Amino acid sequence: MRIATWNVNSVRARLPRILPWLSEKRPDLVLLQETKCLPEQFPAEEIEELGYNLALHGQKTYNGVAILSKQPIEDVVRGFGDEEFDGEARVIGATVGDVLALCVYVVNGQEVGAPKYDYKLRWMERLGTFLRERYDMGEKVVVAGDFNVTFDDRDIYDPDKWRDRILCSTPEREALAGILDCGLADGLRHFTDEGGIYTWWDFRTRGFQRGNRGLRIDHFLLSPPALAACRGVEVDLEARAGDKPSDHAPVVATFE
DNA sequence: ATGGTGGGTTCCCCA
Repeated sequence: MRIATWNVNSVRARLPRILPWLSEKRPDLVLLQETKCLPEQFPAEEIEELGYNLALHGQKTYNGVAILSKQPIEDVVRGFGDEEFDGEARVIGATVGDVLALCVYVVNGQEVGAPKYDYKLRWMERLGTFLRERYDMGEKVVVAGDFNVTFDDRDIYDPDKWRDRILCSTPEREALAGILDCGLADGLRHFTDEGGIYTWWDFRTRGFQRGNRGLRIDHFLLSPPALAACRGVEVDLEARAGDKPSDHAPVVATFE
């Protein structure tokens, strides 16, 4: 089984890249972030024609998450069930086979010290609480998405430049570690200690084209049974190249 | 190069 996470930066704008990618790669389960549309605006028919079932959680203009699955999708959950946070469509979860999947789009935070930064830290704390309260880590739990945080300096092309900046600050990293505290592991780091593996490259600085100037902020967090079944986590760099890409590459985890 | 590009919306916000 292969599970992918991909921040597509608008599912409608990205459809010419998403459809061929689904046809070619045929992932079993796909977790999308930043769909940026209401459920009724989602290009459902085109994706269903490729053999996927859908579960959607969207809003106008911003955010939006979705689950695409070859297998039936059961027990769909949208949001934390906490009105303080659920005005934004950032979380959708479901059961697919024996996998409990949660698709997350963590708050970006704008810049360190901004009001949105404080909101980001509180949002991440709430995600940790949600996971502790609602998930049995003895099951195959896969929490994946755009976390908008690097784990450490191996995840940054230029750590000195990014030191203490948004996506890289110590409080954000501590908040991310707090999410893992319930028993999840960084899937990619189970397989490699190498740096230089990135999932996002800034459009504005043309970081992808100008020498792989990226950050790793899209992650697979795995419970012990999910980690035991995982055979690899890889970034699909081809999907970040070419015409009209998202600023994020898909990350694909393979399971036995 | 404290800018830039890209997506959605509306005369600007967000990333």
